[in-house]
Amino acid sequence: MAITIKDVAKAANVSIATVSLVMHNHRRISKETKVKVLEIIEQMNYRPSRSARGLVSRRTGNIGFILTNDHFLRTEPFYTHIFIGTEIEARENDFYVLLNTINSDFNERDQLPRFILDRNIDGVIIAGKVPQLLMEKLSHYNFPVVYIDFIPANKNYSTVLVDNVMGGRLATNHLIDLGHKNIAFIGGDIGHPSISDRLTGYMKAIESANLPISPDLIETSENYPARTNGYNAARKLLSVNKNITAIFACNDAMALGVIQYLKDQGKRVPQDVSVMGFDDVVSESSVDPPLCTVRVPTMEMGMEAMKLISTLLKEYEFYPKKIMMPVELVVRQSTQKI
Amino acid sequence: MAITIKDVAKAANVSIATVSLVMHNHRRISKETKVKVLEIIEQMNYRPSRSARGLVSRRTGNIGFILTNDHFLRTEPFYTHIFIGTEIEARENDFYVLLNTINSDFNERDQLPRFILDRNIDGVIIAGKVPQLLMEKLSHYNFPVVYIDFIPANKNYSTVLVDNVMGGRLATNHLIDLGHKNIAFIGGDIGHPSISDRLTGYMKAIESANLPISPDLIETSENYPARTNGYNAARKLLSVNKNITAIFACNDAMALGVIQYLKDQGKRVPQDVSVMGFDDVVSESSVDPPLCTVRVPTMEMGMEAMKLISTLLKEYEFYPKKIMMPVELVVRQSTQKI
DNA sequence: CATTTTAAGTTAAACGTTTAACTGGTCGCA
DNA sequence: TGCGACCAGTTAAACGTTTAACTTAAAATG
Repeated sequence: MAITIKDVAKAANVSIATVSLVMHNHRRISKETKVKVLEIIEQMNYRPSRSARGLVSRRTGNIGFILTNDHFLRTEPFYTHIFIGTEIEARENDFYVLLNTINSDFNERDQLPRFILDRNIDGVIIAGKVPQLLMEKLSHYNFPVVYIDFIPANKNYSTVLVDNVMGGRLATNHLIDLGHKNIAFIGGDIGHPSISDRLTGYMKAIESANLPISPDLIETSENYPARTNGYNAARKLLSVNKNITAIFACNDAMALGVIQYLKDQGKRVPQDVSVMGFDDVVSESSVDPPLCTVRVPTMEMGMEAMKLISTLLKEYEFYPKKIMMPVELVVRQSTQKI
Repeated sequence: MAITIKDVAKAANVSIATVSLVMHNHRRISKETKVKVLEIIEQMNYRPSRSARGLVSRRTGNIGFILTNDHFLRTEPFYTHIFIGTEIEARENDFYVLLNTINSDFNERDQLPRFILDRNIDGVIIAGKVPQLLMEKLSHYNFPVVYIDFIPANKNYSTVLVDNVMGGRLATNHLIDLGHKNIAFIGGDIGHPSISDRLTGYMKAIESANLPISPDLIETSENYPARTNGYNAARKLLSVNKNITAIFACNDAMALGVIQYLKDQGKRVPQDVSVMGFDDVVSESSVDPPLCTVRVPTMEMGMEAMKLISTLLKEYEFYPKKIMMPVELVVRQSTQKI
């Protein structure tokens, strides 16, 4: 049915080895033969069989992508974008991406992703926080692993991270530049490195501007950075401190809750209070006013991770790399000059 | 490195053919040998090589999943859920799913998904509307195809569909049961079969209840069912007809816009106006009040599609099947008795 | 008892590549 | 002229399965 290397060899009047060497563009093949063979390959629309290749080269050409259920099924397309990023970059490198979600409470009885057990991949990309147990079990298989948006306890891995500290600074500085003096920070799950880094960025910016860092400007008692928790955090904060003119929420979801609370209190955004989010995952038209936020280059993160694992598989030596992805201020109508 | 069939055969003191036959649980193998071999397989943690299998059986064990970019990157996790559904069912059937997004304006210059060109799949699942051209190009490759939530012009394919007419009825009947008499329908992109079916369901329910079908209760001029369009549609409708006490929006996004408009007009939901959505894609906590809607079994649709293609690949004969997925009313606080 | 059937395996070819080892020709050089 | 070096390919083994065809022994049959 499908054209094989034999068909090409016959048509080009060379051995199959020559065709193979041409495909890998080996230097032992003369320019003329190479051109001739390539032409015929093109003409016959030949594509090598992955199975046959895999069998002899002991490479599957697949990369596994692991994610927890709730990360993938989140309403915001954060991890979806990351995943698409890996897929797009995979095309460049002739890999396929196999997705497997796992339970967030991965335990002893849970199986590792099928592609691990089957050894149907050459490497693994893990996005977001995953249970320690998964990493341990996985480590027995000796696959190269790249993490995205998560720092595993064992530092000996490559990782693609977000420059959250810088993001926190950018957001806060934006509010400072608009003339705000009483700028609050709202965070949930402050134990999570990403969130605490954003707070760090906030503090650095506040300090640099010689503004006071006050505990009644910082509300981090919520355990999860979701919309309703943003609502509650805003309530706690504003019932204590009446002077706040700007709120920097640690992510967009919380920012939506904050806006909701302000509206319910009859305050206008941004006329009375400016609000900033983080992540840029809410579609522009779905909030009123459109949310000012910090863009995280999700798609690009996926691409970087795929590049990392790709070189990792092609080169011999390897030392873990950390890639810090820059973030970007996205100015929209939820903030304004005071 | 990895255990091969040879290792198992040696350990079990049988030929590799026997091991293979055991794995396919062929009847020519005696119970005792089967048990013995299975034990050793288990013990040695043997997993057959996909490459080797694929090479001889001419089956890759992969299923391609095609989706347009904007469908996948949507803020609502509609298609994401469908995708996950296929993945979950794929595990049962020992398939892997390869995702490939294509541009919504797929044109002559665009390549087919890589897994098609590579022939690295055994079948294809296509979710949501895709360009005609893609289907034409794809048809040259003779892969079995199953569609989800989309009816291709050439009816000769299996499809997994949503019972939108029933959904429209359920939603409307719910409002009728609550005592509403002036029930409006808001839709966008009414040319889309899913949307017009929902309208049909609405009309049937209204008729059955002996209520009048009035053009000033039906607003379908928006070209896309998004939030802002829901907002605008609500404005058009309510500025003409002041008697409306309930609005059934053709999807959740438009329903959110409707609620927004009502709030902006100082009306309370549901006290003054009841609002219904469709799809159940907004997280419960992210709107106030939580949206009453019709649940579409997205994950299950993905699973059904994978089952379809799976039997399609395992059985000989084949005639196209349509699977109509039932929907379900989800009562939440955005509707109330009048 | 001789022959056929059945049961329970085994043998070996084939799938489509990759790649180390080999070959045969040409060239340069003493 | 003889010999090594190099160039441009070819040969053949190997990768790990599946499966049609074959084998052998025991059971059934007349």
